[in-house]
Amino acid sequence: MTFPTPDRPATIADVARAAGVSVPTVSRVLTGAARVSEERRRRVERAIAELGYRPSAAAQVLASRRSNTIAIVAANTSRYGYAEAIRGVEESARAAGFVVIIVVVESERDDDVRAAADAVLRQSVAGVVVLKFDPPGVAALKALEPAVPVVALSGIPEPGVPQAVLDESEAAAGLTEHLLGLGHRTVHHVRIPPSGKEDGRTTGWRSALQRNGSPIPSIEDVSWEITTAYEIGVRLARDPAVTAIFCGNDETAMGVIRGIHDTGLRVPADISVVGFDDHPLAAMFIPALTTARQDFAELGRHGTAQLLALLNGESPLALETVEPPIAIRESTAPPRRR
Amino acid sequence: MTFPTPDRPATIADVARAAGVSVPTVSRVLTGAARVSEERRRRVERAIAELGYRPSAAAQVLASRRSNTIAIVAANTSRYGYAEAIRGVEESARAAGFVVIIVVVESERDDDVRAAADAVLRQSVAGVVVLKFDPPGVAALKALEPAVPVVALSGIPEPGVPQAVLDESEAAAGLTEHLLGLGHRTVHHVRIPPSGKEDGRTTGWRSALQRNGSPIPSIEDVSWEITTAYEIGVRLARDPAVTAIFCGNDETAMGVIRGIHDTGLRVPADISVVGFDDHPLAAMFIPALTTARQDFAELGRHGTAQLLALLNGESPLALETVEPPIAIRESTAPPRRR
DNA sequence: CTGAAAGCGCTAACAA
DNA sequence: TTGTTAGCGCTTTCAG
Repeated sequence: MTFPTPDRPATIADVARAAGVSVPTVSRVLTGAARVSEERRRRVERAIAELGYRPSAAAQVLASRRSNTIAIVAANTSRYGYAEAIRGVEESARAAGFVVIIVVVESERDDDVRAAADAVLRQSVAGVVVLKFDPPGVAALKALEPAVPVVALSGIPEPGVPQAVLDESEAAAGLTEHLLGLGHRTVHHVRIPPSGKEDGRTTGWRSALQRNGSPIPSIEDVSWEITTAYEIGVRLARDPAVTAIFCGNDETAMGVIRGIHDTGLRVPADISVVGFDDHPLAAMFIPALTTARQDFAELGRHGTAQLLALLNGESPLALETVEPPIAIRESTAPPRRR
Repeated sequence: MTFPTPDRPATIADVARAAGVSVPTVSRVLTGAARVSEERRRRVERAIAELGYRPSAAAQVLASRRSNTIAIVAANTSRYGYAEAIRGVEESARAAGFVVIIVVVESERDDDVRAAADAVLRQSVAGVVVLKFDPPGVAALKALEPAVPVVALSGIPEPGVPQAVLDESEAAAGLTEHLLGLGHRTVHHVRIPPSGKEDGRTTGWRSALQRNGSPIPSIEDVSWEITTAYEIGVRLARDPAVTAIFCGNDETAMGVIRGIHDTGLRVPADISVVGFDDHPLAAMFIPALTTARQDFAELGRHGTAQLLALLNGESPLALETVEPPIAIRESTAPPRRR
């Protein structure tokens, strides 16, 4: 007869022994799968508390073929939208009793995608939430798709996959129209790395321009490196045709504004700039950014809810697309002759 | 005889059967624990590839009593320093073949701390990295301490616990001295939520003031909510005695500056402000922030290295305390009479 | 309501 | 080098 020692965590057998019941009985009070007499339940609970027993998740997964782990698959974990979405998923997953593992897809290269999919699949997760914000996310989604319950978090609706989406194109169009309404002849666009051929932000911008009959300037692409935004700001400031700029996100907008600023021009007096996301610092920036609020954490929560519904075999929740409200602040104004 | 079906992932037994070898032989090629003849190894590898077999992590943990999971315990996942540290840990853990679970400690309340510790312990992780940046982190560290290998990530050295530390007090003192050197009589301090009684940033600020014989103003405390920083900025701007402010981080500095700005005063002409961390946006802000660079991702990487050394029974790595370099930019200048 | 028996997918001795 | 035999800690039949 062995006893739990500091080196050997208590097992279910230890608990059963201490409570004077059989192992399955302990299991029953643990899982609540079947009724246990009031008295034995009490004895078991006392033994659990005394021994500081914690069921082994690995053993439970193996025996029950059920998992309480959710994987978050993402190309990035620290950038604003990503981090917020992860926070939303984690919060709601934890509230539902799940543990979260985080799996990063480095790139859309086949080996990276496969490595991520392997990691997820080996962990026997209950389901996965993928941040389909970029090409690696899209690729990971494909690699995971049939093998495990998946929901995608995305900025652009797409049929087929269960998903939660934050509709970006409406807000992007709204922001563009705001600029046009101010009297700008057209609006230039600084695009952040997109999820596919094109994301909702760019799409909304273009369609607003088209509806308005405005010329469609060529797109400037930035990387996630903020200095690229800065350089584009400098470059655009030197082009007298540029009076209004729609940036793919707020960080980019700040970089662009700083670039314009270092060129001697002023925002919004000389050039208007809008961002996207309503980053916490957007309202603190000088000038405060006109932008569109994106609630990534809510997106994450919604995605988790979607996944849990899927796991329970419930009909997927209505694809609730939230339209982000626009915040008009200081970085936009009517154009002026230069 | 059963076959793997789409619903039943291939098991090691399936592989053994397909390769015409015993189960342990497959296990041997998987773990590399023992030599396998060239020919059988090849057969096994082919079978693995054909069946798309992936070993079950849960079964491996159970049987081997070894885990390839590392837990990150943190009070927050999305704020700048936290997110970057998590990124660093994840990157290096993944590079070493580990999977990362993320466990959030909501608060320092006993139930939250216990919930987090339970989650970690049930998952049979190989080890854990805790972000000891705040009271919940400190509490979690205590709760985990003897039961599992732990390393702490911290801004202030502390004996006893294996840890990686980013020494903040030196840089904080340096920043304060920079302000004093500019001619300011003293430096006010806006403190972010600290990890204990006091963090390295505050300590460094105070000791620089003391060394210089400057008066030590009372401290202003902000929450993580940026608007509190804004309000403090407004309030400090109205106090003519305030000519220089040391903020606990860059976001706070931006909020404070914005508050000062809305009051009609200018930074740095009327008041100098320094931040801390060198947030990616610090250099883009107008005025660009004078601040101290903190490499949180590197801290995370270092913590993982520390943990892996611990797991391998190696002597803990030298407690390498990185002193963050100071970046002097636009938000600081000599005082002027007001 | 309860316990005995079997087994989840894998690794760890142990012989051969 | 290889296979056989035992479990790892838990849940799940299945009797009773």
